[in-house]
Amino acid sequence: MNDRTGGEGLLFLTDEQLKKGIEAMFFAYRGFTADPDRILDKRGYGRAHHRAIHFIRRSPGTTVTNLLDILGVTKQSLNRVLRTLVEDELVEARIGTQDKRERNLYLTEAGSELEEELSAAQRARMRDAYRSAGPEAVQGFRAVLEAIMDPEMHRHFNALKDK
Amino acid sequence: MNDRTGGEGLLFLTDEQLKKGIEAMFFAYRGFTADPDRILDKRGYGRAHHRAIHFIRRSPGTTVTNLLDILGVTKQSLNRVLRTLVEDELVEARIGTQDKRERNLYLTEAGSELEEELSAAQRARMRDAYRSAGPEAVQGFRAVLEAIMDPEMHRHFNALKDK
DNA sequence: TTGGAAAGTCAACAATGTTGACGTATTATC
DNA sequence: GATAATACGTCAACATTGTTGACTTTCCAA
Repeated sequence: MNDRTGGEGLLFLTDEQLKKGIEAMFFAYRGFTADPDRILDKRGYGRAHHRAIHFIRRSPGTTVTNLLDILGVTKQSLNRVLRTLVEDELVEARIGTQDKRERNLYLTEAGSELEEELSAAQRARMRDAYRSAGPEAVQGFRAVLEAIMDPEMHRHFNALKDK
Repeated sequence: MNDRTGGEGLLFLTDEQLKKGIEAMFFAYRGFTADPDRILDKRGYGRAHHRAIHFIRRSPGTTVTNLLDILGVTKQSLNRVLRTLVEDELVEARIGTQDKRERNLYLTEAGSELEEELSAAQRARMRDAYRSAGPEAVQGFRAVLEAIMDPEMHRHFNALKDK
């Protein structure tokens, strides 16, 4: 403890402190997914469905290839999830107007409702965490997370609208 | 953008900002696990093995029950992983001295070597991220992560030594 | 017209999670 | 000292989500 800053205002980072950061990521990610997991479970869906729904909502009209890129899974894996969402009429896959090979993905009304339910739960936890940590902490949190990302993922992250 | 603080120094948190935080967690977690995943893959192990190894190293002599509690999986799931680690002689399970029903878990020499390799990779990424985000950010990062955790997980987190 | 890109599919398999049912030591309790 | 509870291990079956590999259809672009 007593991790004071070093000479030029640099934090002196011991391996123990770094490990605590690693463990914080582990435990926090569990909390981060806990609420959506419960909601999804009731409907017979999993995290993979959540991720697809989230990013379709975030970028309506996005293509399958783009989604594959963001999610970093194979098309076979994504397709399995996407198929059930389309069958259940939570997602609509419209043939591209410009390029007819593409499918533009949209949430249906029912899909939007589920997305909102999932998002609301996750946002509530983030909001509470932000509030209890304070405004300064929020900026630090974001800065470190962005620095942890792989460059290509950071590119995707920045491409998401930020309004 | 331009997320200025509100009335009493509270950040004005729009849903969009909260969503960016959520997405930051998602993309960052991918980066966070990327390096260990590559190392594990070469040995035919997965993330589950990493987690077991990590927490055994962190609390040498810990019991199976305690590990189950921390990892939040069933004993059948953990046992599958633990069995291979014991067979491969990365982990040693000694019969408890006080209570002979318990197994005290330790890393062997070979186990410690793998743990060090995994940890070094993950620490390097954290260190780089901390450095590029700056010392202020590190505290905020930790504060928000801790606030995201479920209380029980936070208890486990605090119980890990912090020297 | 031909090559490649976008999407979908089938099949097989791997990692990791689950539930449920038992068995065996060992400790704690009445 | 008998009995209940705990800690651990195991077998089996199954679900989710990831993988590789092969193949098809449709469509755009050179």
